[in-house]
Amino acid sequence: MPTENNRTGERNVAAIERAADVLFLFANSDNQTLGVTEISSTLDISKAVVHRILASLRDRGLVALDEESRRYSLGPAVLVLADAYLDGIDQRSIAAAAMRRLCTATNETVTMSVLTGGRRVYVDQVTPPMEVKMTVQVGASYPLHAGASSKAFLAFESPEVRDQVLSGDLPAVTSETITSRSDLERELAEVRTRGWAVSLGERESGAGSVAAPVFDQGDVPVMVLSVCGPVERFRDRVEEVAGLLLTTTEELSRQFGHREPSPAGH
Amino acid sequence: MPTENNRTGERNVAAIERAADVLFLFANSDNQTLGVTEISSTLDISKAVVHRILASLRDRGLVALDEESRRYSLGPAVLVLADAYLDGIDQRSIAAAAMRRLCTATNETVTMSVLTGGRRVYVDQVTPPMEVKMTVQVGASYPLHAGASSKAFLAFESPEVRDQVLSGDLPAVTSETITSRSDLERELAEVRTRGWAVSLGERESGAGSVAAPVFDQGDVPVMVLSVCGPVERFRDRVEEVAGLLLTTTEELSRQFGHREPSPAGH
DNA sequence: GGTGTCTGTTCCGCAGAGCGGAACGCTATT
DNA sequence: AATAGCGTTCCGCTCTGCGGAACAGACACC
Repeated sequence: MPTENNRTGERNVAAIERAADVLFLFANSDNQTLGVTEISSTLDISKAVVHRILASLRDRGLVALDEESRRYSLGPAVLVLADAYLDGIDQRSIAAAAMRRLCTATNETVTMSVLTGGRRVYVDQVTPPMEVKMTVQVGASYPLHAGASSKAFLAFESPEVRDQVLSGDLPAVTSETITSRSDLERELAEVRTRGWAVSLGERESGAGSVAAPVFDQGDVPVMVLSVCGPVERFRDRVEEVAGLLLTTTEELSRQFGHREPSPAGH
Repeated sequence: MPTENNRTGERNVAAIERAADVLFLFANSDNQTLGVTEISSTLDISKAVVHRILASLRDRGLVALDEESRRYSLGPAVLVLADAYLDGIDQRSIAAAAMRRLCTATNETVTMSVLTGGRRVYVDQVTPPMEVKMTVQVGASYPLHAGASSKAFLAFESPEVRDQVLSGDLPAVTSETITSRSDLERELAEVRTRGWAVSLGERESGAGSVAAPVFDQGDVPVMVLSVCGPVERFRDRVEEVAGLLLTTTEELSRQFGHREPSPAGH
């Protein structure tokens, strides 16, 4: 039996999934440009096929070819998709006003993250009018074990997802990252009982953050909001910020149809 | 002979191009979500195939399915690609310093655009620290006939590309948009001789902009920089801004290997 | 300037992936 | 009940596209 490459059990089109894998290889690899052979050996697809996939993607502008070096890179068309995606998430517009208010109340940057492919991606942010403030990269993705937003997701995810992350590697992103499985489990249990997560430099040195999820009808977190900024400004006001944050996320959860006012209640 | 759907004459994979077309349909359509039948009839692909394409794309996070409404939308994974793409364009880092300087000198927003699939896409911007300023949406795409940046591209594109745009529709984006072919041709000729383009509200009402291309070794424009802001602040200083802009783009063109100091010379 | 070793690209015949018409289950609407 | 729309699934035949191998350049080494 050949290796199954599709995650769902559906009747899929292998060529499309391979093409997607090629695209993500550009995103995950350290190099910005890739050659045919490199892709072929990494993904274990024959050179001929890789070449045809690239030709097709190139045809649609999703990858670009540098004629000189004969090396491939992502094409500008991916921006068009990203722009359309960002326009489309109604969570963004629903939460925008609440995020601005939270930003004004705390005087710190407020971010929104969603989950994709086992990682967390920033989809929006509101920054305060201050000289020294934190800015995140919308579109950047991070693993689920490091940082407040990631922990907020992980704590409220299904046990299966949680197990999968916990049983994998927990690489140290900074010197403060929690890298032991048991420590992280204890931390996540605590996040669940109090309803929010905190990180002081676990994902980015010098950055402090408090994060809490917004739920929909089920108990599935649809997104996580975080308040983040320079760690020195954060250390002494974690509780205060967490209170403001929870007020915001609970109100949003209600808007998304979540019933059960206190997620901390048994 | 069935309709040819690939633009290049290469040996491509039809399934991948169809999948890409589905993705772009999300970006181009007015609705944020699409149903199987809708996609099927718009792209003239059988429902069964559309369904399988969507299953595959969903598997990789490129589209998302709202279980309730059974409607599809773009997925968060497109953000990951866009983020990687933006990291990858070295034009951005090369031009970043020059753009900041131009922004400081003019006290207006400076943007960078590239060409993709017959449209223009913003890939970067630098904004001045002012209360009233212009902000563009990085990733947003526009047609090639409206606005200063678009005209700057079109004027220096190959005659074939220019002809293709000029012989198509020239829809009015605002009341100021040039919609007559002959008017636009005259305008483009002028842009070519003086080296820069100007628009007062052609693409966005109330927005003024001056734009000029940066060339590589050949005479192909690799990107277009624009200085843009509220039209009232622009009307009286077009020439002044154009001078500063040209100094910047000519310096950048030299960095990209362009020889021929005055593109206006015969 | 041969000779070797990398690239990326093209060729072509065989095999099985995936196309598509039709059937199926749903949910609304009448 | 009946109709009409949707998304999903089925299955047999067909033609796409897989992949080993050959090819064409670009370097590097001696």
